[in-house]
Parts: sequence; C-alpha cells; structure tokens
Amino acid sequence: MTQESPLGTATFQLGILGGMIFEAYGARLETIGLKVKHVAVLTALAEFGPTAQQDLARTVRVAPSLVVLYADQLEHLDAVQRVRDAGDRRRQLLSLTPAGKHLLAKAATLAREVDAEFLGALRPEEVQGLDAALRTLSAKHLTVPR
Amino acid sequence: MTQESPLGTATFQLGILGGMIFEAYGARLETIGLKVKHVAVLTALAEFGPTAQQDLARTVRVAPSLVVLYADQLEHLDAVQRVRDAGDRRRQLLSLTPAGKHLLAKAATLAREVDAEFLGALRPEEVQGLDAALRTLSAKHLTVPR
DNA sequence: TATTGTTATACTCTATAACTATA
DNA sequence: TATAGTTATAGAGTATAACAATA
Repeated sequence: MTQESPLGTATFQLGILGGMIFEAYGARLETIGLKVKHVAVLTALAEFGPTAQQDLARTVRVAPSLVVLYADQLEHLDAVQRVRDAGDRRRQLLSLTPAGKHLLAKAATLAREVDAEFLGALRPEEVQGLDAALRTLSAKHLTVPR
Repeated sequence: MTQESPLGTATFQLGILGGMIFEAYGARLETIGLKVKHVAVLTALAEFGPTAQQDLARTVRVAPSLVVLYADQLEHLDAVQRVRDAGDRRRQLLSLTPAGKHLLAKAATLAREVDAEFLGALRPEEVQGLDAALRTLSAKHLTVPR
C-alpha cells in the first residue's frame, strides 16, 4: 500500500523537529545577544582556526555579503577580530578572541540545555540510537564544501 | 572538562541537518508547485479532516493571515476547497479535494526520496535507532497546541 | 462585545549585483 | 583581469495590526 502522507517520513519529522529546536535554541541565545548563525560562525572559527570571510561563507553556506554582517556584529561584541592577511592584503582573517571563546562556551551550555529539554522524553537507548545516527549523518553532510 | 563548542550537541546537529533536509525537500517540491508549508497544511487536513483556518493556524504554527495565503494558493491548485460552516457562517472549513490527496501522495513520495538520499549513509541499525527516536520525539512535540 | 477570516502594512532575513582595493 | 571584501538594493517570508462579516 502506498503511504499517502509524508507525516511518517524522517524528512518531514527531522525538518519540523529541527525547526522547532532551532526556534527554542534561538530564544535562549537571545539572552547572550547571539543568533544561531552567529554561533555557526564562531563554531567554524573554533573548528578551523582563523579563516578568511570568503571561505567562511562556504563553510556556513551563506552569501559572502552575510558573513560581512555577522562579522560586524561579532566584532562589535568583541567576539572576533579581523586581521589583514600579510601575504594577501585583500583577505580579512577572522579569529576568535578570548571573549569569543567564552561566548561560544556559553552557547554550548545553552545547546545542552535544549538537548535536555527536547530529548528528555527519550529513553536512554533511544538517546544512544539518535546520537549514533546523528554522528554518522553529521560526518556525511556537515562537511565543508570545496 | 567543559565542552567548549555546540558542535557535538543534538540541538546543533538536528537543527542544521533539519534545515538541509528541508532545503533538499523544498527543491524537489518545486517540481509539483508546492512549498514545505503547503505540504504541512495538506498533511494536517489529511490527518484531521476538514478544518477551520483559525484552527489550522494553531496546528501548523503560523499566523492566521498566512493560512489565508496558503489556502488561496492551494485553492488555486484545486488541492483544497473552502466551504462555509453552516453552523457558524464566519468559519471557512478547508477540505482536501481528490486532486489535493493526489498531490499529497506525490509529496510523500518525494519525502521518501529525500529519506533515501540523506539516510543512505546509515547502517540499518542506525536507521532503526533514528526512527525509534523520531517516533517518540514526534509524539511528544508534533502535537496540536490547544 | 467577541471571534473568523481577510487585507494592509511593516519588519526580518537573505540573495544579487554594483563598487573598492588589492593582486 | 581577476579576486576579497564591502555596500546598496531588492525580493521572499512572515508577523502585527486594522477591518468586515457574523455570532
């Protein structure tokens, strides 16, 4: 029998749950003046070290002009520094400041709070199953496009 | 040791993966003239039967004015009908037409294609684990607010 | 007076394209 | 001439508030 509704698909459920989770996360991030995209930028910098804005645009999958905006706002919060690349003076390398690392740690704490809130309904073995699947999916899909 | 990045949290991974999945799903839905929100409305109608637009707004968690827009567009596709509630003539009941059911079935097929594409990297037991967790989470969070 | 659906308006987010400075 | 970053502009999406019809 053909399934006549998308309700039971992983696509539909992951999409909707992901949206709800980011909504909840965004609400908590407001308390430290960040949005989810800011956290994505900070996370990329922590992961890859100082990075040119153009490269960051590919990593976070947003237009280069948006990276300018996020960088401006994060610089305003003293979370990142722009440093001219000595070798190629067109490039601005973004790097995390100590305040930025601190902010990222706070963002991580808030994310774990949302984890607890949303995953609280799961039994331990379900949490394990979810984590295992997410690990594999992240390794496959959360990569940096070239 | 405190985890200094949100990268490993379920919140971060579910949010980003959910966004990527809906992006891929949206691209496929274009081929049948729908967006994800349209599918959400159609799914709700299939699940709950003819529904007033105000109630639909709560179910799909969007502003009532947006339901008007989606209903207009879906009516244009002959996917839904507006019928005045005889008992309360202020209410417009939205109901699925045969064409709407057909469209929803197509949307379900496309969702399963995205499932296959994204979950293809998972081993069978990981798929099982993910499905079990999603089922529980959907039961908890994908409910209709009162 | 309250509620349903609708319309009008405004705001947020983001993409595209033009501009500048370096290469 | 090509590329990195920036700025300007425009479009999509959505929320808020005002309005009309019905209760």
